[in-house]
Amino acid sequence: MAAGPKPLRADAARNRDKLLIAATEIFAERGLDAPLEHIARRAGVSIGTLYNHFPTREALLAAILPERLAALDRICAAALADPDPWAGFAGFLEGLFTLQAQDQALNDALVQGFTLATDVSQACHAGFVQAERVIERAKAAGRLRADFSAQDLVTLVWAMSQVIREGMDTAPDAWRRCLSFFLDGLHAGAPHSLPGAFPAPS
Amino acid sequence: MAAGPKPLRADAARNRDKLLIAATEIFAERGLDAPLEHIARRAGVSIGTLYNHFPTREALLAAILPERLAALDRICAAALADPDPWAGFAGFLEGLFTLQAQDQALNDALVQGFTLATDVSQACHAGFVQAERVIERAKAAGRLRADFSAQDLVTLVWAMSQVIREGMDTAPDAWRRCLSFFLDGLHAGAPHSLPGAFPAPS
DNA sequence: TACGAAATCGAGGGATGCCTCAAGTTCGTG
DNA sequence: CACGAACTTGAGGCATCCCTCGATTTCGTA
Repeated sequence: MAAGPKPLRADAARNRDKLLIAATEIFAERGLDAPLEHIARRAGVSIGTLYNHFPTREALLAAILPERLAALDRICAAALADPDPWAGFAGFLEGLFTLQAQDQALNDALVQGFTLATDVSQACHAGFVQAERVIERAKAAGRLRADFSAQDLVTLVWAMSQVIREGMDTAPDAWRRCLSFFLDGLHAGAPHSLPGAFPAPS
Repeated sequence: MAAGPKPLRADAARNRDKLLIAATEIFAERGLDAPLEHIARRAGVSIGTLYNHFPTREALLAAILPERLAALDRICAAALADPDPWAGFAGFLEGLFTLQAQDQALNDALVQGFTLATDVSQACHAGFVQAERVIERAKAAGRLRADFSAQDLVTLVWAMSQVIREGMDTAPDAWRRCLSFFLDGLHAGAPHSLPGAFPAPS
């Protein structure tokens, strides 16, 4: 029988919430490698208490990231609702990277992605599955080059994550410029030969 | 009077060479943050000896990286020697990223670049100055979009450095595919509006 | 060969971050 | 209120990496 999670004592529930809030803030600022001590301190709680509630860093991430990653669903839905499949695709990328730029934790998570705990990995996977529909629609409309694959989206996320990270302080809009170049290269029409391209489906 | 560097004792010179070789290898494998203890161990020398010869990590890097960064000069020269300015530009990028893919130290150095010691920073700067000529030539020939700037090259290096790093184990050619998309977007002709673009020179 | 300068060694102190656990505190119920 | 269970605490052990310095070894020369 699915015995639900035991009810927490009032003070414990309060501390758990404070920890989640602090963790969300600090991970967003400093990325997934932020020291857990910082989080405990910001929550006004001892490091031992943090470990009581979340025995590993991954457990803490699993409690935070899936909800944040759900923003991808909304972005994908908006992209699919756009009557113009290309505009939807471009808007999806814009939204995705805006999200990454606002939250280092997401920026890291989308890169490390599948090396993280199951819950986080699943949330990432779900996002990419949704994204695939945006990609396919733009390809079917003949607006996105046919040789762009979902794996290429992963690569693009790798690339932009670094532009976002490095530019954060000195060039917070560098990634938009970079994305524009990319989008111009992703448009259908006159794509040049591509190393590692799939053989065209028969 | 420029009193040259004092002549080293024979064993000291030998150890210095072993350290430089070990450092070149380890930095290339693990990046600029590799523990100095690893380097001393691979050189068959104690950590104290490493610090005797190179009092800081930066001093060690300054003894290694400028020579490696000189490869950029050769790549730029080859690019400028290409009769086709666009092919030269594309070949330059290909050569640059091949270099980064072969050597994590270079990959890191070209990203961190100007935050490093003077010697390294200068070598990076020299490379980018050379690169600017390749860019200008391709623009003058009307083959590279006019709104591509040298700063955009820096951003591109940021982007590709991460693709190279993340793909190293599982997708060592991902960066080539990514570069192709980029190049298709950098071609002159039908470039779309660009956020943060310079006002067109009058 | 024997001496002094040059070079090497590596234990150890400092910093940071992870994680644990025995002692103390707080909560909620009887 | 009083008691036991739930919860919190933070010092401290572990690990990694940094860097230093006094004791020791090696070199080159006289």
